[in-house]
Amino acid sequence: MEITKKKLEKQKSDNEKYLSNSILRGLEVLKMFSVENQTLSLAEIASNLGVSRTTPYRILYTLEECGYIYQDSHTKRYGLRPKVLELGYTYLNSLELPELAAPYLEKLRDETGMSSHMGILDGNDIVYIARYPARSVATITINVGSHLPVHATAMGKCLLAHLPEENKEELLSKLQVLQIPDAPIVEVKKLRDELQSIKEKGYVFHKGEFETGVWSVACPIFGKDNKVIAAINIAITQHAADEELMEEKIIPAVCQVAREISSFMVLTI
Amino acid sequence: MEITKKKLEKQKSDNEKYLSNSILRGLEVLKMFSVENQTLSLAEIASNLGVSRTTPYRILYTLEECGYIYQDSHTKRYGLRPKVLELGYTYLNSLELPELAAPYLEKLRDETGMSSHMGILDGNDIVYIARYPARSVATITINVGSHLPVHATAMGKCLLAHLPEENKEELLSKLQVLQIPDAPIVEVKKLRDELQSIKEKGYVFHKGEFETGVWSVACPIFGKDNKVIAAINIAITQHAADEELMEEKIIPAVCQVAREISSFMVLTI
DNA sequence: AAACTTTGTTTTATTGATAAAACATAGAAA
DNA sequence: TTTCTATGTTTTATCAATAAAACAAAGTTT
Repeated sequence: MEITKKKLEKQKSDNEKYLSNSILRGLEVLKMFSVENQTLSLAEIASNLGVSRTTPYRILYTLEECGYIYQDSHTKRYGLRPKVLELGYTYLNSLELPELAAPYLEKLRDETGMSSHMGILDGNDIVYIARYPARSVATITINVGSHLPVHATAMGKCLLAHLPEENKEELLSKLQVLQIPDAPIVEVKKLRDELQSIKEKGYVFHKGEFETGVWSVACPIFGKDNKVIAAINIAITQHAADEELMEEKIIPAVCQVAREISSFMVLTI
Repeated sequence: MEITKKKLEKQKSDNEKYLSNSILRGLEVLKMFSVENQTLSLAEIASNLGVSRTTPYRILYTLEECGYIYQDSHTKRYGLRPKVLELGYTYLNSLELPELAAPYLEKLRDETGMSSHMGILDGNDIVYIARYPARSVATITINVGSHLPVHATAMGKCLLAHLPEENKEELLSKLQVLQIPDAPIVEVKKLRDELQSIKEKGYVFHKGEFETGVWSVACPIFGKDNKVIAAINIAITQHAADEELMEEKIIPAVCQVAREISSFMVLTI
């Protein structure tokens, strides 16, 4: 019996010995709020966490005390407060990339009339770190901070294609294992071939294959010692897109801006 | 003796009975990283928290497991990962204001050649929720998500001036009590007079009084039922500023754009 | 109106987080 | 080299966080 108990402890120790439930749940509560669920009740939060109502009661008290959330005194429901921005922006502020690239991305947006973005690699995902939406009404609404699987986006493939071989293969093997729901199925062999041709061409042009209804052109950004550090893209809704214009004007424009940013990066980062 | 213990418990219960140390410290760790301290060691974090190294050891393990931070396998130091952006952006995405105001703020920036911003009230602070930096090199670098005391900024005073009387007085009395370090001293009587004149004029023009070296013009944004919901401003470094230009062109331009945004807000929010 | 649910809140027993100490290792100082 | 100090890691005793239960209040259903 004692052996059984020890075994269980040993099993747990490998992975989650040091995992703190309080912190896990605190962060989960913050992430629980969304555009669809701007406010939540204690019972909803408890049910989402799969715990008794006592736990979030205490968590919510703490988060409210810190200023991250508020409680409506009448409805008793909770919602996020602007202070949550501080948590992420300390990171964003520490990045030099978006600041440096801002004028280029804006220029690109204004020249093409399409939304321009910059993204970096984070694990298996592309994270958007800068965004300049098209001035038109019907615009692509992907936000800074958004994560998308690397193989489902033009920027992602672009980055992947220019990664050093060992990192590329490591990521490809991880993608094969994961198979994220809602993301396109990863046919690693096919993808590897595609990446080779992307590397040769120097850009990616998606005509709505993955993000349905969205056309996108992406180019890599290189830092010093020619290592890929980010990618930029422009995106436009399909019905507003024009293949000839894309081929003749847009793709060269994106490539040109990417080169400009890269040469600037070499100087600074 | 028992009574003493009970008394202590009772005292604690009023304020911090439900405060969770784990969550407090977890969030504090995330906020500890900054532009100056992009990486931190376990010992540094423990010392900053004022606790033994065991506590952050566990916290850091949890945060790393969740993908919010990484640990350099060689130096053992920790740093933020892009996932921290998710925490704040769920809030930012739920706001309609910055999206709706974006084209107006950009227009204002391009017309004036100065940085344009939008801010909302959060407690005693102004939070920046949108930002369009001037295209020039020497630009004002205040970031989205930044908090500044309401009485130290043009936007803050602007918002304060147009608040309903009861809310205004509540905030003024709170400001008097707090007296934030590094912020200008609050002379409530003087401030109240100033707010009255601001409300009459409809805008605020700071010539470097508070943020030294920065000139700023702010205007309020009204939502439906004419309640002030935000403020916008433009800012420029003192040496690039021209008083005549400000008075004749810039101030009218900011007021004009503010009216445009307000009339748009009435329709939507 | 009465009975039934649901929700927020408080209390107590148990489980998990923390501090203190001990240990291992690496780099700095002697 | 040897000693010393600082840092990361593991162990154990104590204290705090959680689940379960019980309660009050408000809203629903009957």
